[in-house]
Amino acid sequence: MRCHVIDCDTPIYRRIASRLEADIVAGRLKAGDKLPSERTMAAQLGISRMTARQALRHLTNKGMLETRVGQGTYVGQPVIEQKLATLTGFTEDMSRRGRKASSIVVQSESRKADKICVSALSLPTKADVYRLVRIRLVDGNPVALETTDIRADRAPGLLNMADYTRDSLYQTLSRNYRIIPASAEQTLMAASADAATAPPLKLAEGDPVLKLTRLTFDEMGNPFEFVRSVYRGDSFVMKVDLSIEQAPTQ
Amino acid sequence: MRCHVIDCDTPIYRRIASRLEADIVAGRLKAGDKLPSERTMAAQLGISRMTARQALRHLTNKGMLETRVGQGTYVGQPVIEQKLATLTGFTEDMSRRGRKASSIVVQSESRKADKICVSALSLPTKADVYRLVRIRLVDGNPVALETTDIRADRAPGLLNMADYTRDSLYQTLSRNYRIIPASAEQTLMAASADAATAPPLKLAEGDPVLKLTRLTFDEMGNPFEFVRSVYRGDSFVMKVDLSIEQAPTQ
DNA sequence: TGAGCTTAGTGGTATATACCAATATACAGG
DNA sequence: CCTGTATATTGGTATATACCACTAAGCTCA
Repeated sequence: MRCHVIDCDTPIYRRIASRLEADIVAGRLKAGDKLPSERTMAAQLGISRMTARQALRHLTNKGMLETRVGQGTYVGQPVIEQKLATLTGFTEDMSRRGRKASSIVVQSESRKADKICVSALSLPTKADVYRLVRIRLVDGNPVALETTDIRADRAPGLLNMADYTRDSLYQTLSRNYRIIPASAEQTLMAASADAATAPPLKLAEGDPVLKLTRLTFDEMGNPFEFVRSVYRGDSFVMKVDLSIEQAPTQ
Repeated sequence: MRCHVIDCDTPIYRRIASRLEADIVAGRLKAGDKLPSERTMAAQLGISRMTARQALRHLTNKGMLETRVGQGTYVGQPVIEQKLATLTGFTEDMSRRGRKASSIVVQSESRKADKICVSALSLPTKADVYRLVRIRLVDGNPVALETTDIRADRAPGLLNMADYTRDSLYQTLSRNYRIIPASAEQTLMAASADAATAPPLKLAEGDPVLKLTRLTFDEMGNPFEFVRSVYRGDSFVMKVDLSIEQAPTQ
């Protein structure tokens, strides 16, 4: 089986998986949508059923698809955003306890990357980044101060694409720039609120806070985002689930 | 293919995977050991190579095995312990920067479970737990105060099985009681050191600390351990990797 | 000795086929 | 109208086969 035009050496099942993944990311396939059955998919694409299965399994393992025997294969919920949201704890409290999350954009500008940002994002010195500083609110109460730096060359015009008071940054990156968060490294440490961070969080200097930095990578393993957050220590808990996926393999 | 004695309906590949998993857990196969090749394994067990592959893939996806093309399949490092260790940050600093981790056992006793512990572990009131309180040290400096409660009925005689100044609790649980940590729920929050926790950590009252609670589950999904830890906020960072496994599927 | 080559073995990909259990649907009979 | 009961469809499991790229090890030849 040879393809004469493009993509001669990447496996068939990966090409199919990538195509499906792109469809899901772009919104052409939405969560809950039903996919054609393995047999029809194989027939339509002129491949073996096992190969179709393998493409589907690839995405099933990533949590992007769900299978139900006797019924079919369905599109699942986005996972990394889930994980980030869960770990960040921001949207979790909101949805679980019926609270309402919102943001105040404090700063939104293009600027030269600072030293920490340069080393984190592997940028040349004096490279441009977009900086977004937001106060995160739950039911109108500030819970975090979040500074996000994003490579400017990867997402030109990003800051004017959406209203980040309401809209999701990841959704904009995914839809408009095809940048999909695939993994992240996150560090946490306890600290005390300093003079700069205490006022927006309505804290006194010295009150306990949780400092968080996150480096987010795209599917190619390239870092595109560096986030520094300061969370109020009181009334705020982060939850992490650690598990080995016990999902059936094939 | 029918088996007339036992286990007639669980799939072949699962049986093989379970057997291998048991071998790894029991220590009959150690990290780094090389497994027989897929073709050899298939011939020995009288099954198809694809079925052998599937068993191996099942464990590969769980991170228990690693494959290297042209070489073979090898036993990997235990993963949950990895994840716990990484998230806890305790052994990570040690190994990465060549530091030396140790513990001081402050308390080691059988006692009635307290209220929080009862609800976390789903125990009847007045049930017995083993409590282990340890000060975690890195290079002789205290970094955390850790209180571990373990269901007494699951691990009778646990406290006398090993010297927890040096030995791993999970290793003892795994080897002697066949309790394997399979997943965990962990919560984090920033706080200030109180009068009880400040002295052992060589902190002043009010200094920033990171409070952590962990509920650990075995393979059956039953909680067996409840941990409450207090980490020094300074000079201590937790690192979390969030990723969708991009590993090749088959 | 050392650089280059062959060769055998390994996991990775792909096909074709077969049967199973679970589910959905349509259709029959009360 | 409901309720079984066939029947078709779906994903799950298992086999056999074939070829590929990669790796290690042994060999040859300078």
